[in-house]
Amino acid sequence: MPQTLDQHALFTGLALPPGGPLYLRLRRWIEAAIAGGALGSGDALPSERDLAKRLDLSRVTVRKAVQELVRDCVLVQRHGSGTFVATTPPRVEQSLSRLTSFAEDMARRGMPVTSFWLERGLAAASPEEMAALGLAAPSQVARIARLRLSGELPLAIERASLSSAILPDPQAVGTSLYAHLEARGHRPVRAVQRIRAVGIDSADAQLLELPAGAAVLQIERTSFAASGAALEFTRSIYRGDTYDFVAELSLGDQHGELRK
Amino acid sequence: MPQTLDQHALFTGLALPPGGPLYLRLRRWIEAAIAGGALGSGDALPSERDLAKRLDLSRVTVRKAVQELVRDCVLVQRHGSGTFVATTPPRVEQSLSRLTSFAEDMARRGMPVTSFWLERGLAAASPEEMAALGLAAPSQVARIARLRLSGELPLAIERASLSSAILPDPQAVGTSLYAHLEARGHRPVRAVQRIRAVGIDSADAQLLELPAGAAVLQIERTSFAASGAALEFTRSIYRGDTYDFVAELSLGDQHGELRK
DNA sequence: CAGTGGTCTAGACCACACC
DNA sequence: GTGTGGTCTAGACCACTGA
Repeated sequence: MPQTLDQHALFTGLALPPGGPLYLRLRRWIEAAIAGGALGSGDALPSERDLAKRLDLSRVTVRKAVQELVRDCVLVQRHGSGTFVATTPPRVEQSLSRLTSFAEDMARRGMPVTSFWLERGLAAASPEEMAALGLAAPSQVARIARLRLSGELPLAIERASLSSAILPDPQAVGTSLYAHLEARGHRPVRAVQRIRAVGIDSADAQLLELPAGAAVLQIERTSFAASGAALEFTRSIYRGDTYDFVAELSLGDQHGELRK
Repeated sequence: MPQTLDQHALFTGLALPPGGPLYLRLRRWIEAAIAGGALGSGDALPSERDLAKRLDLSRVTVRKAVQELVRDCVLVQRHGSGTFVATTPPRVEQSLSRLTSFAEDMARRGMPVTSFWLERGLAAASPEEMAALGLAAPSQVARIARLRLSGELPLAIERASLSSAILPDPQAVGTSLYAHLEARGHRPVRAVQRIRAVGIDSADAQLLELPAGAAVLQIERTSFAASGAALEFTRSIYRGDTYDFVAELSLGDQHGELRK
């Protein structure tokens, strides 16, 4: 049996904060209800129709406020079910000054890790892959894509491309790509990582259980063999709300120089 | 005199791509027009009302498609003026394995740099500042906040907090905080940087000329003196669409270890 | 089944830019 | 002024969830 409107804890003091457009006032009102404890993690909000009726707004206006909070991962909406206060997973830290595998990294902090193959096969190289790997046209590449999870929580998408000359049989790759490469005599000695913030596209958003457009870290890594040839190009997407990359810098006497 | 609707280049072939909700089809249609060259950087789109009329959609639906593209920095809207294809600035790279100042960094690549004071004074420490700087309650902190630009293009917001014992006179800080600190005998020997992706709030969005919620890199840096005491806590926001952080890793023989 | 969010419409008025 | 985007309304129907 659903609560009646008047019983809902939200409506004990029901004045929208002043100033600006209605949807922003409603947004602040909801944020305040969460900050003030009237709504806790996982709690259901009243339905959009109830909110609209109770606050004398149109449903469109209510939706605009709610949508912004969904985009910012404050609320979660489930089609057919309702709108809920998001349960924010604890943040995860990863060192930037080490090149470690995802599995090692999570094991070190005692988190159960699973991963899910999204793709593992050979394909014609895209122009981007050819440029990143220094391939001559037209070539085949091995593609290895995984969804990484900690327990039930999706954390990252990793998409690696390698020349089929380096990795002719991608199906043989097990839990660690690096271990597989090393076993075949391909050891990276150098890597370049490029980190940027992007809004996630809707396909990847679904995999990571995020709203489309949410801020995520995109990390592109190209690793090189001793010969100087590019071994691997990986583009990874890490959830911005759960992942922190940590870099520790030791400073020498020359201003601005990294020592260690 | 404005172009008539029929003359507008967009409407030469005016079929929306198939599949899914109308606003997504319209979105794909606009993206295709940009990708296909029918719309170039800086070009104006037809007004929302024109698009709605021409494509037989409601204005709300048109707005939903346009809003998504604005959030993703594909389009820019100017109140009272119109909707335009965004002009994407060239990306900027910054090394992560060096601790360099913004000014040095830009000078090295020949970009004219300006900065704008947002705040430079003393204030009561927030709980977060006290925690980051290891201060006892209640303390004063110096706050230094700058908007960094390359030419006309805003690139980053830097907000530094220091104990007033370290920096009693924030007004005396010139272009380089580090130079000022060093002149006063406070030299950082170690720093921890924490990098994550966040959606920008509306106040900072205005400063960086981004739509609210756009993906940005947030970098928190705490630097420490030789004594181990925290010297400075800086939270910076870098535009995700213009900034790449690059880290180069040299790998030793022990798998996963950083050498250099 | 009833209730939820997801999409969509046809209007309206306001605030701002540009002429 | 006119035309633009920004906000807002009162409906409607669809798709999905869960009892």
